[in-house]
Amino acid sequence: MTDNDNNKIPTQPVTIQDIAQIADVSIATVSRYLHGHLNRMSAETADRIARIIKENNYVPNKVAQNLKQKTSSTIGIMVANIDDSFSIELYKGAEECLFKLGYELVLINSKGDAKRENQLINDMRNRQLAGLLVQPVQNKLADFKVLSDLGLPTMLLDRHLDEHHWPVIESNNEAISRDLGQMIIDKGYEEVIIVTETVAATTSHQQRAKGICEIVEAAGLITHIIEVDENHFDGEAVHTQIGQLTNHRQIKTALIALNEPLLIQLVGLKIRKNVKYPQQMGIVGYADTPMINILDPDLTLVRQQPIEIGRRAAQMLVAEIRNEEVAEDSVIINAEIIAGNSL
Amino acid sequence: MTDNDNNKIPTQPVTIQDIAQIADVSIATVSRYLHGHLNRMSAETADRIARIIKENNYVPNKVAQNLKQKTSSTIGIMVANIDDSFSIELYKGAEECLFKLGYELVLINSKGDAKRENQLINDMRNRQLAGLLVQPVQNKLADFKVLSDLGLPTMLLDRHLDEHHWPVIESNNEAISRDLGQMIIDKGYEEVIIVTETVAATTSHQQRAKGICEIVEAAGLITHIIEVDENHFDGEAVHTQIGQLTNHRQIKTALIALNEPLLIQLVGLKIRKNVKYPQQMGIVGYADTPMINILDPDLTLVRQQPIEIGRRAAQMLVAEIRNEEVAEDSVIINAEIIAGNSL
DNA sequence: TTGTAGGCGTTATCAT
DNA sequence: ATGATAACGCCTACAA
Repeated sequence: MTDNDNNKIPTQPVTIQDIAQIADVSIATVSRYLHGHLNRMSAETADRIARIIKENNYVPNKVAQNLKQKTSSTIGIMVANIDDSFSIELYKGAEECLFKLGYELVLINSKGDAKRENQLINDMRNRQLAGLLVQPVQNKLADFKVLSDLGLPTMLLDRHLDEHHWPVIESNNEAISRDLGQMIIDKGYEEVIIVTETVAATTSHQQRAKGICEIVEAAGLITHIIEVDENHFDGEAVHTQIGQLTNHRQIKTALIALNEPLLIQLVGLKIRKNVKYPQQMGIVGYADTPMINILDPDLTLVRQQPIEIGRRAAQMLVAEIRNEEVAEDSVIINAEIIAGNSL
Repeated sequence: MTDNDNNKIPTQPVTIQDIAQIADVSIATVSRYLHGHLNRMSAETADRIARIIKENNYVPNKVAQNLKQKTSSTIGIMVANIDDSFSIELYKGAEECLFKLGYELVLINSKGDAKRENQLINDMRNRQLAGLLVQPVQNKLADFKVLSDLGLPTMLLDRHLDEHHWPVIESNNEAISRDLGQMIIDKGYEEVIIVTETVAATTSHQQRAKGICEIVEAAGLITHIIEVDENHFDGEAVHTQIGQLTNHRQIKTALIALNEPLLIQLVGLKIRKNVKYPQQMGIVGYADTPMINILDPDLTLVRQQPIEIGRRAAQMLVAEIRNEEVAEDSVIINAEIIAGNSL
């Protein structure tokens, strides 16, 4: 190769200045070229600039652009539990959409801890984000002062607050749970045991429990709720508790896990204790990893569309960031019941 | 409250200018304050600035800082498979370390696709990253021109390339696999079936297979390798294949999954086919989620330390970014064998 | 069609 | 102890 510039080791960044100089035009012209204002210059100029940009491998400095335009290309997504594949799927949906549009996605994990959630949001203050996607741990707007003070375009994922303030993209939790309740009734169950997290502050779980209980209790079934600490699941204790609730009477019982980590625990319990379903007991849960079906293809599941939730939220967020007219406010993405043989 | 400035709706960002003006000093002084050069100003000035910063809720604009300092506070982490919890753990380790130090972590998923990997790296060019953590899909430095051309501080995670170019933080794959091989020999197995991905371009898997085979074949055991497409796992086919390799002869066989997704598949198969271990067949795999043990607490596993790998890589990356003396080059993080009852 | 110049918010050098 | 001021790389009226 005749021109040996290409072989320079970590060649230090080329700027719009350099390009302008080499092309013998002003930076304004180069800038215009970069922004596609080709009608504001001669064809030759455009060609020359194009060539020189390519030759010099120039790419504009996004930090400078951001400073000038008072925006940033970074969007934050705060999930409640990075170990729950639901959260990862939210991320995947959002990322897929945002990366294409030139944004980077910064993933933050609140670990289901409200204090940490607020702390992290506060840390975001000087991070110059363009917007925020939040799967909130808290459910009271009043507690979210840090977030509202941020004044950033924000979308809520999967859960909502007591007051409307930001658009929410979530599943039809209550409705699908009523469907599930009806299904349980139709299959002749007489008793329902719901396994949920101790601190069921999340609206998604509240709505699920509500939907199921309303329908099922109206039909005269007995309902129990077992609250467990997801991070310190005690299989034996839960097994005992379930036994106490059911064994003594000969009643047809359905066991419901309100999220995937809990369902995995229950399935593990079932495998270990060698429980036969649906003969001994029906099992169903809210879960989204394909993995769970690998382990047990027979499982009846409530499947949401976390990827779609993430995607929609991302679209809406970008629309708001760009100040385009926001056609829709909150959005419901329907979940569905995947019928297996476990219920 | 008497001062009603605090009640303004999305108050637009306060700048160092504003602070200087209110405090009746120059921005230089404010800047000095911000950087802790308190000895370069009077105590009263410092106090006043401190108060005004607090009152006005000022926080410096990181984009401007980055532009000025020609750095950014964003670090990219490209993982091979976001659906493999190993990758998520890498992220967690890195994030935990980096967030504290004031960096944001952008998560990118190459999906095990070399072409996509190069594409994504190329997209990173104008993103002004401070550094990059990469769990590479490719294993040839020559194919990684995009990455080396980036000229960014980079650390490789979990896998290395044919030539040394960047520091690597990885497990002691070959050694731990030899240990595993020895364990299999000691337990009296006569045959080994290794289940691995079709395109085992990743050095981690190569080393695992190598370590096992070397030891085991030296001891006269028979070894088979079943290559599967992780994304299109055909349980029946694999089951048949295993059957063909074993059923006809009465031989004590150990089944080894070289990563977690594959192990989950095998465990699912085992559960469905109701295989008893270790009587009928031994099972062991490389896996890191606690989840797998929830489903089957008896599993013998090779457990790596992905969080530690991520953490170390992050530390080293930051050291390089800051041009501190890098004490160490590549690093090995030891894996260990968790003895269960499945082997 | 093209160029000039001011400014985005900070940092840091050089004065005073 | 403090203040001007020139960058950093880019965008964009406003001129020409």
